[in-house]
Amino acid sequence: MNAVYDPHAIEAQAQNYWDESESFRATESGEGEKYYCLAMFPYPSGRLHMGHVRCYTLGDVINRYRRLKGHNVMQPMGWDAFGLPAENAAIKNGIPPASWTKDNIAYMRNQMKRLGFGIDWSREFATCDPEYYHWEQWLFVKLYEKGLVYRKNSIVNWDPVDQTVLANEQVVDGRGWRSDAIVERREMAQWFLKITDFAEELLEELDNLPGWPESVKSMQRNWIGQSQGVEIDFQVVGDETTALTVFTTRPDTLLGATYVAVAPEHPLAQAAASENQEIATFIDECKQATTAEADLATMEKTGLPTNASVLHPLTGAELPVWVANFVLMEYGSGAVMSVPGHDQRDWEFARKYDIPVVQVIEPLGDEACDLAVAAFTEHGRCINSGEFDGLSFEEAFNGIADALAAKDAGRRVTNYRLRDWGVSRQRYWGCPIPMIHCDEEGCGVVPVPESDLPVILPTEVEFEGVRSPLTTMDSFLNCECPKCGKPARRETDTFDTFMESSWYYARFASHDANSPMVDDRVNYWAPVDHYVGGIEHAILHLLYARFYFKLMRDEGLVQGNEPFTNLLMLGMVLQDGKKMSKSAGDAGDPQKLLDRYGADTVRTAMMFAAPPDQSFEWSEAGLEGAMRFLKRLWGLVQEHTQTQAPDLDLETLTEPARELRRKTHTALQRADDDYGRRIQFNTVVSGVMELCNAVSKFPVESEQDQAVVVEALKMAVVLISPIAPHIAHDLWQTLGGSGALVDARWPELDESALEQTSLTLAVQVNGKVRGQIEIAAEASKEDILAAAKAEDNVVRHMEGKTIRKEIVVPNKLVNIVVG
RNA sequence: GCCCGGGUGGUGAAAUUGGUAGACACAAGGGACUUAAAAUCCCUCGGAGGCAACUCCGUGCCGGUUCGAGUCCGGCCCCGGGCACCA
Repeated sequence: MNAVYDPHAIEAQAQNYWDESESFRATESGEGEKYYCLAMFPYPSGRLHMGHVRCYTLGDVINRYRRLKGHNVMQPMGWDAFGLPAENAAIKNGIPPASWTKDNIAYMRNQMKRLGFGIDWSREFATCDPEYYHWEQWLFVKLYEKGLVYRKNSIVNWDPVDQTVLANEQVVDGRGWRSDAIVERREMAQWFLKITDFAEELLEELDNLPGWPESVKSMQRNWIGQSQGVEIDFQVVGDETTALTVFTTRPDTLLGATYVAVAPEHPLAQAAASENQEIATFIDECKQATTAEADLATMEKTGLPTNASVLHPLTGAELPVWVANFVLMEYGSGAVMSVPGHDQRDWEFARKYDIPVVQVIEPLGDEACDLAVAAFTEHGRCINSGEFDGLSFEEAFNGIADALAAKDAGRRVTNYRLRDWGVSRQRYWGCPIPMIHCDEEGCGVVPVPESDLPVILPTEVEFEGVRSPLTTMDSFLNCECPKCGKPARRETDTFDTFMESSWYYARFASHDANSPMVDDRVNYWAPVDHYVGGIEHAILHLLYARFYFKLMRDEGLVQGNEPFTNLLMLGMVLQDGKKMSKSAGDAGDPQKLLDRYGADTVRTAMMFAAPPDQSFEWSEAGLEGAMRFLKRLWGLVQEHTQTQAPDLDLETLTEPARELRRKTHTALQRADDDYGRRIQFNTVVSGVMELCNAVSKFPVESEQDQAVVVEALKMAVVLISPIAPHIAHDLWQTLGGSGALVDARWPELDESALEQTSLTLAVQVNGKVRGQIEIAAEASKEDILAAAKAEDNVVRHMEGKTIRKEIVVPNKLVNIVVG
């Protein structure tokens, strides 16, 4: 027995025990229902930060709790190893991305081990391993053959000085972050995955995910953005063969359309530019803009009229065609109809350029409607719309849709905001896109044959400037066309790193599979039962991962429809108001905290700081308190295990001993609910603290008192063990627990210990607390009210008034309404 | 701009289904022990008034529903996340 709590010795011992016993090696033949617990794998940026500590501790707490509950748990770990920072480090320090990444992984793996996470390290991999990305390339070729992959032009941020494509993050105030040159929009051929083919399924399946937070489902629904509307053709004047097609959710306002606007890249705009210098200049200016939607949404809306015009499909009126900076070629057809009377953006544009504003909808009730002040955007009743006058929104929607259909000038469509997934990146440190470009006629773009996969990314590279070394590396570039055998060139673009993070959860289940991608073990482990990660991934990563799972399903690789059953979205850990992954340097490095306090204290402080879904500013203030608590628990256990306690004899317990047992089992009940249902661990810590406080205050006067205290301490140790597993491992042995705690089972609740003979109720008069009464637990409503009305302060507040109402809330309070 | 969150003492927070606001901690102040310090233990700790009993006010702001609102509804303010090439 040790009088002093020595976290470093205890933690090393516990970790050795787990290693040697292979406690966390997960097998498909393990006992109990499988439980796949996964925290989002990290980008190996260098060192862990406190955001990582929080995320992986939370995952580990769930893992260890489920294990206590008898599940066959798997908790793997790997590395999201491709990405921009490795290239930046290479450009800055001349270190090749592969070795930089490898060193970071080694360092971070050690930190994770030091934190005592119950990870099955035998399943570890990094996404930059060819054995991993091999199968990503394989699936991409399969999808290409199925027609789910295509190539089209798309706009990127182009740095004219560095001659390179920039990520949105690398564009600061419209300039390249390195060159400071004004960034241009440039079109480039890119590979796309047809995620829009799955828009409907991705939307509908959200209803089958009760284990996901509503907020995340809502964000995904809005992102997918299903809308019912009508596609309308506007015949171009002077060109019988061409029509501008626009989509609208408000066909009821069609008679109020006063102009049509097209994107700067639209052929009509381009044609106008060739005849008009002013338009050409305007279009050039539009090119100097970011591709980020947030900027597009807030920038000033500008435009110019062209000479072109179109015919209104119902009235035949000529409407002018404008070029406008807010219309995007990427969305739909690159053209919109504008109804300034009933759309606020169109209204502002029309007012600015003196375009007529026509009212065609009037309010149904008394909503404000003054088109001189603002557009009227609510649904209403049609006016100034000829045969459609007087119709409601639904009637007009249908009437106008039918009228257009009859003229073959429109059709009802379901539209999605979701766009296809552009997966090409003009970067070196990523998975090579397995495609070959051949100049021979009839060849063109040819996928790399399955037998030639993987296309391995060369890791011995030198960066000259900022461009991808692949673009100038002959040994990589030159190849044979798989179709005609003549010299051809490899694709030098690599995949978006979201490609790797979209299926790693499945690979963990069969990390060494040589059959395509995954083998049958995946169907034991998948879906992930609990997926833990930052709220910043609520849309893109989770949507792509869901999409990928469906692609794999359709390929016959996995069963089921969704990859993640339960989702825990973490708030962010902030440092000086910024999120950890964005703050510079080692500000958030937990290493010195681990050295000073040990893993259990760091874990406990982190769990105690805030509930999982809440963002908070990290502060070291809580560490001393967490350390103090663990020391106290340590001391209490040492103090009460000096002599052997007898078995509990419930019949002979004193009233205070029964009270302590009640607290012990209340703590169990609440911890079970917090761990299992509420996923709120800060209150588990405070619950165990309360139990320890109760033990401290409890005077041991008999052997049975000691037995009750030992039961309480054993409870405290088991309940805190998912959070502080090392000290719990040690104290469990001191307390005479059987076997290792890591293999123990969750304690059984003794319902009889929870029973109370008397209750304290609050008494309110007119909703304000005026006193308390102590009353037998089985007292009737009449008894309770009588006691309440006898309470001194209550009597005073009721004096001279008439009782209007009496409310008794069982086990809580009484409210007497007087007047 | 749009979508999704959040706002409670000096600080982190608790209050689970509309039922006693501030549990549990941190910091601070006071005390015990000590030659001293550390550690540990005890007490106080939302604001105002009062010797006290107790009273009034108080969960970002304004309004509403209710016997009762931190919790529900309407309107605002501020902060955070995401917006498709950061991961």
